[in-house]
Amino acid sequence: MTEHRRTNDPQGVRRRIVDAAYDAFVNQGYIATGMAQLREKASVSGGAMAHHFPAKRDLGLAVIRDRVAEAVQRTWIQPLNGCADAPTAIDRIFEEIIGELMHKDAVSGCPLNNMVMEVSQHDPEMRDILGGVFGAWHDALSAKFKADMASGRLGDLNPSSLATLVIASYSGAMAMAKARQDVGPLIDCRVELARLMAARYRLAAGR
Amino acid sequence: MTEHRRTNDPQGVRRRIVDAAYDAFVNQGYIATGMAQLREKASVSGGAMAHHFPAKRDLGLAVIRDRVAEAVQRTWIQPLNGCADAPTAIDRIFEEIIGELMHKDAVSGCPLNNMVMEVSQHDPEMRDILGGVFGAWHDALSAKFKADMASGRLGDLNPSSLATLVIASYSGAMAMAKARQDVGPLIDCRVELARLMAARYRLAAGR
DNA sequence: CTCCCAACAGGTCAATCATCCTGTTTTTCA
DNA sequence: TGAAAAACAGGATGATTGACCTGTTGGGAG
Repeated sequence: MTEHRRTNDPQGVRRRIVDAAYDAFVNQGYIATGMAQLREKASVSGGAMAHHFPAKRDLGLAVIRDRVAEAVQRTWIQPLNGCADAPTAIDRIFEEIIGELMHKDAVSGCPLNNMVMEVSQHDPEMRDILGGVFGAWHDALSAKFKADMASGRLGDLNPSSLATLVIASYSGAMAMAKARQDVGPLIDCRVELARLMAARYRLAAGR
Repeated sequence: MTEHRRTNDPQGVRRRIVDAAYDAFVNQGYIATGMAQLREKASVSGGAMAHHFPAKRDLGLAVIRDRVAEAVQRTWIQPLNGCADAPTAIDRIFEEIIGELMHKDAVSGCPLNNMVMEVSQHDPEMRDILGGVFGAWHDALSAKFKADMASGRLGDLNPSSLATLVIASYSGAMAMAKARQDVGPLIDCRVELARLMAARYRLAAGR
C-alpha cells in the first residue's frame, strides 16, 4: 500500500555527495562544512553517507582525487596541450578564467589552493596528493616550455622555474582576487606574464 | 594563608592571547583552533578571555590588525624602503624568507594568505581588512617601482601590475611550498623574478 | 580611605560536530 | 531460488565547540 519503493544507485548517490562536497569545500571551506549540511545538500540519508564515506576525511580525499585534480586537468593541462605554444596557452587560460569569474557574483578562489591551505597542515596524506596535483600541473607546463624550446629554439630559459613562477602567480593572484573580491589581480598578472613571455620568446627569435 | 594573589595585567594578558592566537591561526588555521586551546596556550581563564575577546571573531580581527598587518609591514614594506631599488629589495626579501624557512621544520605558509583563505568568504569585515593589507603591500611595492622609474629612468613598465605579479608569485609560491613542505617553489620564483627584474631594468639602461 | 569598575576566576550552557548504530530493502551470485 | 552482501533509512551518541554566567579581586579615581 504505502509506496516505500527504493532504487539503489550507488554510483549516482556517491556522485551527488562528492559534487555537493566539492562545491561546499571550495566555496565555504573543508572544516567549515558540516556533514549534516552535505547530507541535506546531496539529499542523502545518514546511512547512505556513512556507507559511502565512513569519515569526513574519506570524503575529502575523494573530492581531491575526483574533482580538484580534474579541475586542474581541465582548466590548465588540457588547454596547454591544445595550444601551439606556452605563452598563447597561458594567455588564453587566464582570459577564460577571468571571463568566467566576471559572470559570477563571488570569487571563491582556486580549488586546489583552497584545499591546500586548510588540510595540508593536518593531514600528510591529503597534502601529498595535493602536492602531486601541483606536480602534475608543473610538469605539464614545464614540458610545454621544453617543447617550445626544442621546436622554436628560443634562448636559454629554465622550464622548471618558469613553470613554477606561472603557477605561483596564478595561485597568488587568485588569493588576492579572493581577498578583494575583484578580478583585478588576475588581469594584472595576465598582462605581466604575457609581457614576460613575449620578452623571453622574442629574445632568441630576433637573433 | 592560601596564596590567592592576583595581578591585573590587561595589556599583558591581551598580548599573550593575541600572540597565542596568531601562532595558532597561522600554523593550524583559524577555524581549526579552539578557544579552549588558546586559553590553555596563553594561560588565561575563561573569564579573562571573554573579557578581552567576547567572541572568537573579535580575536580574529585583533590578530589581523595587530599581527598579520605588522608581519607584512616588517617582512616586506620596511625592507623595501631600506633598499636602493625594488629588484635588490625583492631578492633580499626572498633570500631572507627562504633562509628562515630552511631553519624551521615545517612550512606553514604566508600568514596573510592563510587568514584570507579561511575567513574572507564568511566575514566581509575581515575580508576588507585583509584586502587592505594586500593594498598596503601593493602600494608600497608599486611606489618603489615608480621611484625607480623616476630616478633611474628605465623603460616603460607598469608599476601597479608588476607589483601585483610580485606579490602574487610570492603568495602562490608560499602556497606551493606549503603543499610540498619544501622551499623549492620560493627559490624558483626568486630566480625568475630576479631575471625578470634584470631584464626590465637593463632594457632602458642599455639604451 | 573608600568607592567602583575594570580585570579576572571558574564553571555552565545549548548547539553543533563527526561518527556510528540498528533495522530494512535492494541487488548480486552461486 | 535462496542466501549473503551491498545499499540505504532514520536516528542516537558522546565529544567538542563558542558563548556566557555569577562571583571575586585588584587598582585607580575621588
